[in-house]
Amino acid sequence: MPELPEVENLVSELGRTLPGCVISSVKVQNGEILKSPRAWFSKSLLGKSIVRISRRGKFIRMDLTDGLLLWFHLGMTGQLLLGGLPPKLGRHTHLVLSFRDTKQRLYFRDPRRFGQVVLTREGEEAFPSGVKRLGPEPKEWGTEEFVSCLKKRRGRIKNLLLNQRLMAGLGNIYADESLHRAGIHPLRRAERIPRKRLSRLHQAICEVLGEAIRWGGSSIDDYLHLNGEKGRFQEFHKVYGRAGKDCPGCGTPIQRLKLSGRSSAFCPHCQR
DNA sequence: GAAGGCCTGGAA
DNA sequence: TTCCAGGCCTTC
Repeated sequence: MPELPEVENLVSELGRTLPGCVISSVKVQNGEILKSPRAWFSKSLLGKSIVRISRRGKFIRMDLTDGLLLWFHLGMTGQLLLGGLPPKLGRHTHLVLSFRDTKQRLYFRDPRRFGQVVLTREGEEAFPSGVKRLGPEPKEWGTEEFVSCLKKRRGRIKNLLLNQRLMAGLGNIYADESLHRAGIHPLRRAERIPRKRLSRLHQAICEVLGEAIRWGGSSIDDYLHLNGEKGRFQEFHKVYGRAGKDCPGCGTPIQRLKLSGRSSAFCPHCQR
């Protein structure tokens, strides 16, 4: 479940190592995660070098020479790892990129295969569906605009936070943590939440994401840094994955509910 | 606006 | 053996 902070960490790490590297071989193990024609994908990547790496929502974007863009979405269990050739690739390593002047290779693993890899040309419709329809990044939203937008929505606040078209980058972990920090119950209808509290919510989202980025993201089951190390922000989660344990704020047991097929953890005392 | 489906590994 | 986790999409 890599969300904005996890992707942000990977992007900085990739940006420190990959720019300038020339792709010398492309190995596609499992075509399912590849959303571009396989032959064209491999042929086009060969000999191109990586110019810069950036993030949009939960997407990783690599700008290559000749106006090519290589996109990664990690889905739930996707991993990007940089290293020498491991003893065995395993059935979940779907893509391996080798480079001309280094022994380091870039591996894309994804056991659950919700991830995607796409190659596009600059100016083209970026991702099959995703990128173009993404809402603003959390930090790009002005607090006032964010509040006014939510005041017009009737949906449950938790669902709205997960909606990437509204705001890009939040997933289940950081939506739950932000709602807890702002003291809002996940089932509250957005339009009925006081403006002051919605404004607090925007602040909470920015704070939580910032802290998570600084702690290297949350390693719940699969997320790893580019070098294979774990993030540490899971040690600071107050509600996510803590159902039945005490709320750090008030000692009330954290509860869990199901909302649109997604679980939500919250404190019934602090969040109303 | 809400629910079902895809997918696999690990827990119950 | 069944169920659950949740990224996003499609369908109701």
